[in-house]
Amino acid sequence: MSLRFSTKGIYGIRALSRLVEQFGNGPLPLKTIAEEEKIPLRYLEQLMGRLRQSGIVTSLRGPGGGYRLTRAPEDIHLAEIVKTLEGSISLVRCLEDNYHTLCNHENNCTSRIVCMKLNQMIDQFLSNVTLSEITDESWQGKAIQIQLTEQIES
Amino acid sequence: MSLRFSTKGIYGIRALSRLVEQFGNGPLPLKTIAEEEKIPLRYLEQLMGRLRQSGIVTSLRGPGGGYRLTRAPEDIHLAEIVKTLEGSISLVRCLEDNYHTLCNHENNCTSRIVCMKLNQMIDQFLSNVTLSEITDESWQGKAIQIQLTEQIES
DNA sequence: ATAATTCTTGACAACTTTAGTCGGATTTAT
DNA sequence: ATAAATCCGACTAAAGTTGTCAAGAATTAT
Repeated sequence: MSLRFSTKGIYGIRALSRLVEQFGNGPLPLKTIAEEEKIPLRYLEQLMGRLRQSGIVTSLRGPGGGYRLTRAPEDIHLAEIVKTLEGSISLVRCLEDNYHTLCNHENNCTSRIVCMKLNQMIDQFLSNVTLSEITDESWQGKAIQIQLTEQIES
Repeated sequence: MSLRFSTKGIYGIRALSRLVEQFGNGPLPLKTIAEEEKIPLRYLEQLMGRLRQSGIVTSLRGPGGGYRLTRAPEDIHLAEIVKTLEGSISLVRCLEDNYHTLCNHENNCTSRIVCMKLNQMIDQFLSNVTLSEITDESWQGKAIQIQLTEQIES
């Protein structure tokens, strides 16, 4: 089975949600997050390191140190996080360069069409949703719907 | 990188699209599909075996034999195919029973919320789209859009 | 009948990815 | 100095993916 988030994405979103609660106050040490969210500390360190490198969080070393968000939660989109941690925003493999041989591009490959639509959809979702929203109960209660619309040629 | 189709899904959809073209005529041997679509024959046999077991295709042995769809292409939804080949329609892992420990369900886990929304979306797509549509050019040209709507309590 | 074609089943193995672990270095508040 | 914290990179066990392979059973054209 495939088409799933790895623990990187799952843990990353959980940890950052924790930083949302903390936003405006001092930095939060990973030890706290790891314990409360039951994430292995050493693993979490790796993930946060990458999130720091891509500018989503900053860190402060030493006692009283920890991590905090660099921006307000409503300015951080899930796409950034997933891209950083899962390594790619091209979520379905046959769209990636390395794997284009999986598809008969010439033959108007149906799998590729399906992948593109799924990708569009997932990308649209992750690019629009923010850390602020996913921690907001009224957003959480909303249902999602998809629509196929006529493509408008530009 | 995760969150992608495995070759099973990709090959399966490609192969079945080939059977759509053939629908109404005689059975199509796997050898032909394997050559045209550049899928390893022995691997394709496995996949088609599973699609036969779940009632999507039937087979005829001997010379002139091969596979054909059991139903019209407009009655075969992608969800069936993906479920059969990828093994699960619960596309994001933290929703599966075996992995619920990945989430703090008590804590209103944000990752889980995100997974549920994504799952809803993907499920909605795969459950509504048919083999007939994905091989139809006018459908292929359509754009997909997502919407968040107020949940209506029943 | 025979041969050719095709499906059927299950085992197995190479490869890749995932999900961490580990040792140790660096920085900083006290 | 010491303890608390981040930082860095190498490593590894387990799982999953992507096939291959062998042996054979069923069907049909001739």
